[in-house]
Amino acid sequence: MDIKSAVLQLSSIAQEARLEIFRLLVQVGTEGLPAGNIGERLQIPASTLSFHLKELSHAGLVNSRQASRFIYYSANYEAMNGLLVYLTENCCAGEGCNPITACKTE
Amino acid sequence: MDIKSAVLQLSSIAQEARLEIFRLLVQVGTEGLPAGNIGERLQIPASTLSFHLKELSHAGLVNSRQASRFIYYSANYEAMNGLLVYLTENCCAGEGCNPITACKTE
DNA sequence: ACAATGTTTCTATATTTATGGAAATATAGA
DNA sequence: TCTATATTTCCATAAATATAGAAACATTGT
Repeated sequence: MDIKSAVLQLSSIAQEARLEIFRLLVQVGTEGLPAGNIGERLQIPASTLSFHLKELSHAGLVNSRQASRFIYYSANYEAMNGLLVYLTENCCAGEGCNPITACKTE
Repeated sequence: MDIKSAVLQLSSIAQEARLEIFRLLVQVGTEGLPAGNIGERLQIPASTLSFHLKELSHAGLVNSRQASRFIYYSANYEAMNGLLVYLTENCCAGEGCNPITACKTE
């Protein structure tokens, strides 16, 4: 993980609408949700939602796949874990910190 | 943790200079470093550094304490852990994810 | 081919954020 | 009190980001 990617990923979730989207997808699991469904749940206009989903995808924290007429968006758990590890790397001057463990990515 | 605080904290580290500062402080431990020392290590002009340190403090990810002529800045490990927990909360639709554990805060 | 539905791109505008020099404000030692 | 050092505030400018309507594009069922 390099710092530019980390900043890109953090920027992508450092915004209220996008953090809501991301947390929703994290909670929903690997299946994900179609864009329209996300917009409906969070009350975000289609074009605004599309803009935010692009930010999240571009940063790599969210994946997308087409399924018939729908585009499913889902959390990228590996990327999320990578980011969390990066933030806590070599922490606390070697004073016996627990290394971070987060979501399974099987 | 509410979403506004989380966005504030994420915004505070979603910037290259500030992420460098934060990671440095995370690695350095609870003792922290004086502002000038941080600026020297990371080659950041004093006024710019001051602006960024204020952002980090204001978000609560960094603490400061005065010690004679110096102001020591240090990572707020509890806040950091709180943020990481918030991001991974209720993740993966209950499919047996490990709950996150990060830095000790004793 | 046509209509219905889902999603994105284009566009303009408003808002927020980052930068660093110069001046101001602490703190402490002589 | 005078001086040196540490840090912050003020300021103007430059750059990046968020918003959402309208139009365009894609996919599927009839």
